[in-house]
Order: sequence, then structure tokens, then C-alpha cells
Amino acid sequence: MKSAAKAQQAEDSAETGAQQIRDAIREAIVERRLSPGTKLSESDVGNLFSVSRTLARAALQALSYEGLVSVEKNRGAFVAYPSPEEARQIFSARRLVEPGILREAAARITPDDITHLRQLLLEEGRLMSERGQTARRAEIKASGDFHLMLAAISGNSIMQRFMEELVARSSLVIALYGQSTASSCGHSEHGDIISAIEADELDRACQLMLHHIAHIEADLDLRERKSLGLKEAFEL
Amino acid sequence: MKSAAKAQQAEDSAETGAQQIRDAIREAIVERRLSPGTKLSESDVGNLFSVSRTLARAALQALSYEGLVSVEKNRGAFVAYPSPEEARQIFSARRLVEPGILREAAARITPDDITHLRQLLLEEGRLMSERGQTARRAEIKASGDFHLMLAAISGNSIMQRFMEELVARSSLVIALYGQSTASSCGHSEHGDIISAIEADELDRACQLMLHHIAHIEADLDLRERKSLGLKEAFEL
DNA sequence: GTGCAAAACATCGTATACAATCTCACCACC
DNA sequence: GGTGGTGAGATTGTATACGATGTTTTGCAC
Repeated sequence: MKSAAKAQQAEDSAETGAQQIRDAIREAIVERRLSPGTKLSESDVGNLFSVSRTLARAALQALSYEGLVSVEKNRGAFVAYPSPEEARQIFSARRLVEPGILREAAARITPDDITHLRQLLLEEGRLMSERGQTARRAEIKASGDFHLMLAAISGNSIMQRFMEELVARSSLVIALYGQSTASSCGHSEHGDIISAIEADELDRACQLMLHHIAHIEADLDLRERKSLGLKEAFEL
Repeated sequence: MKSAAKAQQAEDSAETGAQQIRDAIREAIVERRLSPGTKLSESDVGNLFSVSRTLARAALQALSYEGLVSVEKNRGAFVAYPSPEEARQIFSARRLVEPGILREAAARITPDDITHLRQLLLEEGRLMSERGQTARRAEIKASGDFHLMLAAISGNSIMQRFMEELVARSSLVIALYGQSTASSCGHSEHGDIISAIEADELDRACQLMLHHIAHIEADLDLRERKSLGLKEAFEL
């Protein structure tokens, strides 16, 4: 189904092995196999993927442009540890752009797109009912994919890329500050948004989107906690 | 006035010499000293800045993430040559985000900020009346800085970075498809927007912003022209 | 035993070197 | 004369090497 997109990827983005490493690490971060603050030394990354430090470094640099890793001069790269302030900005940005993306997507959406969206939802629901870490991780990814697919449907590749960054960073924020052990996204809300789009109730769809984002944010505990490092040290 | 920001830059972003090279090239692109399509070979860039290809390559990679340079596998880096479709997407993105940024900026703006904005406008007007290439270039930069300062005032560094990318890429688009030899931005429109903010007429300010963006877009000729390459070859 | 200093270690920053790929000119052949 | 292949040159892709910077550990003095 994605053969065309994949072919283009393989042709264009196979540009260097660094891209592959970047994608692999990003996926690991988004699926929360890598925790915020984890050190990603160039040598280790290079050894892990059997490439030289040159490529490892390029991959880490790329991830730092996306805000997923922070590189500190002469100290190394770490999985980003967004501050509460950054977290607020990320969700502020999402509140700002997602209604607009939704409007553009609604203007161009096809029945096929709706089918795909509903398929995604089904998959998401299935994963939600399953047990186990891998199911949980796949669910996190699927939940983000809903927002990304809307961006893709909007037809604006710039906004799409921007949303990819925001969704990925959101995953980091939820990993850090999320409270509920439940799902990362209110699942049913995604369905409601699709329904509103189908019914051509654009304003309501935007309202639902804003509420949806607000719900995710409401599950965060963004209080500063300086002593977290100490606590963690004990709990580990 | 920017000592704090500069210090942080010097401390954080002097991370590598690559940053400096990246900034220098970006400035050259935004000020249109480098035309779209110009080849930027790693060796040449390296020699120009007296560094190795390693750093030159890193700088070019960074610029490619911002969409200002396109790197083609095994072929090299070129100043980006945005297609009409890309141009449309860039301005579509600006229409989408700038009103939102404006609203957030208006909510946090201080009298000091307004003073700075007006200073910027004055500078812009002064440059507009001057003759010469350097004045024209400075004017282009100042014109973009107005939009960037609004993003800075909004206090959301993520949106700020995104706007930096959009403004820079807009400059490329205008260089390619702009028709009027006149200024890149309707200068007075910037002033009108500030006035609307001061008067707390937020909706009107947003309308003005949208009109402003529309004016810039209206000056573009985004028709596809396949034969351009041939023509250019002759005209060169 | 505590605190500081210096050296050893680990890691990053940058340069250089070699391999892979592309471009283009030149020549043989049709 | 045009077409296709082949080889030299140029440019990028990747690896390795060396110097610079930060961190840890060791040892000595108090």
C-alpha cells in the first residue's frame, strides 16, 4: 500500500546510512524504548549499528535538529529531556497548528482517506486491548499516526514534517510527565473527530481536536521537581 | 541589547564551527547573494571558510534540514530551488501559523517590544529609500525580521524556529518567482499590524496579517515553466 | 579521614585518507 | 556523422587518526 512512498524513500532518502540510523533511533525514542536523558555516545551508536563514528554523529546531529536529542558541547548526546516549559510550548504549538491542519485536511479528504483513518483507529483499538510492552508501544505509535495521517491528508509536506516533530516530542513529554497508566490518547476522541469531518461539521471537528489535545495535556504533571534525580537514583 | 542572547549563543551554539558556517551560508541565501540552484560543493565551502570538508558537510546537512539546501545523493548540495508547489505550501503554512503566532504575541507583548518593533520598521523604511544592492539586501532581511520578532515575542521557541525556516524559504521563493522589482513586503502593512495590536483589535490584526501574506503571494508568478532551464542557459 | 590536585581515561571536535560513485570527454564502431 | 562505451577526473560517502576538552580516579598533604 505504501510501495510508492517506500520506493521514493529508498531512492531518495537512502542517501546515506545515517538516515537509517536516525530513523531507527527516532523510532526507539518515540516508542519509549529509550528513556529521556539516556546517553547516546557516538562510539556506542556507531558500534551498535556497525558504522563509524562519522555516521553515528551525523545521525545524532539530525535528531538534535528535530529536538529529540540534545547534544552538549564536548559532552555528548542525550535523549532529550524536555523541561516543563518546553512541554508547554510543544502543546501550545499543537493547539496552534492542528486545527488549521484539520481544516485543510477536511477540504481535501477523500473517501479512501477516511477508510484508512478508520482502519488506523481499529488497529489502535485492538492494540489497546492487548497486554504487553510491545502492544503498548505499537499503540503509542498508532495514536500518533492518527495525527500524522491528518497532516499527510492536508497535502502540505511542510506542515507534515512539522507535525512529525511535534508528535515525536509529545511522546517524550508524555513519557516524562504522563500520569495515567492508561493509554496516551483518548482513543474514542479520534473517532469523534473523524465523524465530525465526515458530517462536514468543521468547527465541531476543530473543537474536538482542541479538547483532545487538552485531554492529553491534562494528564501531564508539569510541576518542576528538582529532586526527581535523587528519587530516581533511589528507585533504580 | 542582545548581549544575553549572544552570550547563550556563544556558549551553546559555538558548539562547533559548523554552526558558524551554516549561519553564514544561510544569511547569504536569505539575502539572495546565493541564487537558487547554485552548487555548493563540500570542498569549495570548506576552502572558502578554511575548514575541512567534514565541517562543510555538516553545515550543508544542517541547511538541508531547514530546506534551504537540497543535497542529492552522490551529486552534491545546491541552494534549494523550490518548486511552485513547494512555494504554495510555504505560504499556506504561513497563513496557517502566523495568525496564531500573532494572537499569542499580542497576549504577551510589552511596551518595550512595541518600541523595538517600531524601531525595526523605521530601519526598514530607511533602507527602502536607499539605493544599492547592500541596502536592498538589508531591507529584505529587515522585512523578514518583523515576522520573526513577532514569533520571538510569542514566547514559543518552537514556533519561532519554525517561522525562521518559513521566512528563510520565503526569501528563496520570492527570489525565484517574485515579479515586482519593488520591495519584498508591503512596508506599511507591518505598521498597520502593530497599530492594530496596540489598539487591542486582535481580529483586525489577524486579518491584516493574512492580507499581508496574500499581498506577498500575489506578487509571485507560480506558473510552471519547464523551459526555464533552457532560457537560463542562454541568458547566462 | 577529608579535601584538593594532578594524571589517566573517556569522549568529543576536526582533519585527513581511502573507497565508491558520478560526470564528461574522447575514441571506436556502426 | 551519430551512437555507445570506456577511462580519467572530480566529487561525494565513509572510515580512521589525532588533538582538545571533560570526567573520574588516584594519591598526597593536612
